[in-house]
Amino acid sequence: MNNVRVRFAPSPTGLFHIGSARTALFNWLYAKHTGGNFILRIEDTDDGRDRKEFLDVLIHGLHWLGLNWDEGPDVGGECGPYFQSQRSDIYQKYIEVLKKSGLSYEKDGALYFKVSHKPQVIHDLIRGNVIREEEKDFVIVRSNGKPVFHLVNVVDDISMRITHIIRGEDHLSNTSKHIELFNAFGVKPPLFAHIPLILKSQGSGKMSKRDTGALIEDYEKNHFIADAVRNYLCLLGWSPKEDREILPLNEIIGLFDIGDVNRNNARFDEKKMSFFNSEYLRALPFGDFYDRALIVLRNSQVAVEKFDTQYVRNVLAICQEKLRSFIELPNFIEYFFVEKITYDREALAKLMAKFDLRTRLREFKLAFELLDIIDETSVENLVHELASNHDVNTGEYIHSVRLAVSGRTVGPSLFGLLRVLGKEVTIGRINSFLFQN
RNA sequence: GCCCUCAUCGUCUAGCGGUUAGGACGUUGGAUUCUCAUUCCAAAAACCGGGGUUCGAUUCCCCGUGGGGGUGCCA
Repeated sequence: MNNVRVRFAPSPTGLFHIGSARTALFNWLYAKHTGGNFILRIEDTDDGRDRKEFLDVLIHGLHWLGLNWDEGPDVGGECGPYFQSQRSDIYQKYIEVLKKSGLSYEKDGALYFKVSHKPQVIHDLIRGNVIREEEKDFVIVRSNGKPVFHLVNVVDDISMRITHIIRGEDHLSNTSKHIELFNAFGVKPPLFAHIPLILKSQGSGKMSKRDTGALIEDYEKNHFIADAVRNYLCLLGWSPKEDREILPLNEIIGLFDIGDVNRNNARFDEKKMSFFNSEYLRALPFGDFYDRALIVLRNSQVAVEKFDTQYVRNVLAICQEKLRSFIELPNFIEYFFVEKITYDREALAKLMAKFDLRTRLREFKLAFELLDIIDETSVENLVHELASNHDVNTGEYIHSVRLAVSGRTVGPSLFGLLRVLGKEVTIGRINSFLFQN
């Protein structure tokens, strides 16, 4: 059986961005789908721009997205080393072959490759056969002795026995050069798959690191759920069909085939990305939600550590279904963790104009104080009873109490909210609201 | 300029000669709910243009137009 070997070959010259991430993802998916190997190779041949910091960000980003590699940095493998900066002896051998074959020549201290001036056929799994002819000879070793991208890329794909080259469409024009090199080494080129580019959501051109949503690290910083980001990325240029979009990774692996990838570029959509994130967030088992929420809160101004664990859990439990993203969490639950809350003045004015807010609060407080058990049912019953006794809408009590105890008009269900806050705090906050307003 | 490539609602896409052109995000309206969010219902919204081929083209071919990429001793 022909074992699939694919590689992701980034150069650490900049932060890890969404286009690269998707290329890595498609390589990874194809490897998983076929039971092949996914190889990470670092193309650090540009010492002017390569930075260790970028490498760290890249490795971290891949791990965050769950794209583990079978061979590469940290894990090793039989085709190592996996840093091009450590493979010069290998390149040297191949360069000698080219020199002996007479397909190269020196000019201005650099080594050039003689192109054949024949049309090269690129067998592309996504685009079919693409024919392109190289017109000019090109440099393969710089005058400073360093081999260039075209050469090392091909040499490594040969020596690492890569079977499928899945990369961005921006490389399509390079590919005829690469095929010439494969031919020069007497090696049958691998199959290619040039995937479409991700375009920026506004304006023209492909996504660049300056565009919002472009950097993988920003998703992590903003507490996006990696599964959601990955799921969304799968859908940029590929579709599972059957009108489905949100689906578990193992299903995607089963369905994904590189030949099904679209040919046209896709525009990035921040809103849809956020939608995916909120769907995943809501679907999180509470234990996971709690763990993640705690990390977010510890990095925020909310002093959760001063509160009882069970209290924190209770707060989070009633908020999960209401939350759309973790970045909103601190602000969303802040009033559970402060001594003195602040009131939304605008909302206050609005409610006061609508009905007699103070009276409703006093009525509520009187009845609430007599309640033995504070839970969803008891509070709900209480509110309904009050509303019917005083012949007003339940909303008048609900809105008033919510504002008095949380300072705002939005939040989790009031009944759960009061249960979590407890009798004492609820009454305290109503009192202080009445005193202040 | 030259070379390569792509083209379905605003966006992501399904479609692979005959469909009321489907879904999703977003937008708008409505229902439910204690607010918000959810959920549900509904609406507006697309086959770039022109030639062919064909009984019949969104679908196949050609041209044009538009988009994207490449055109480095960057990768």
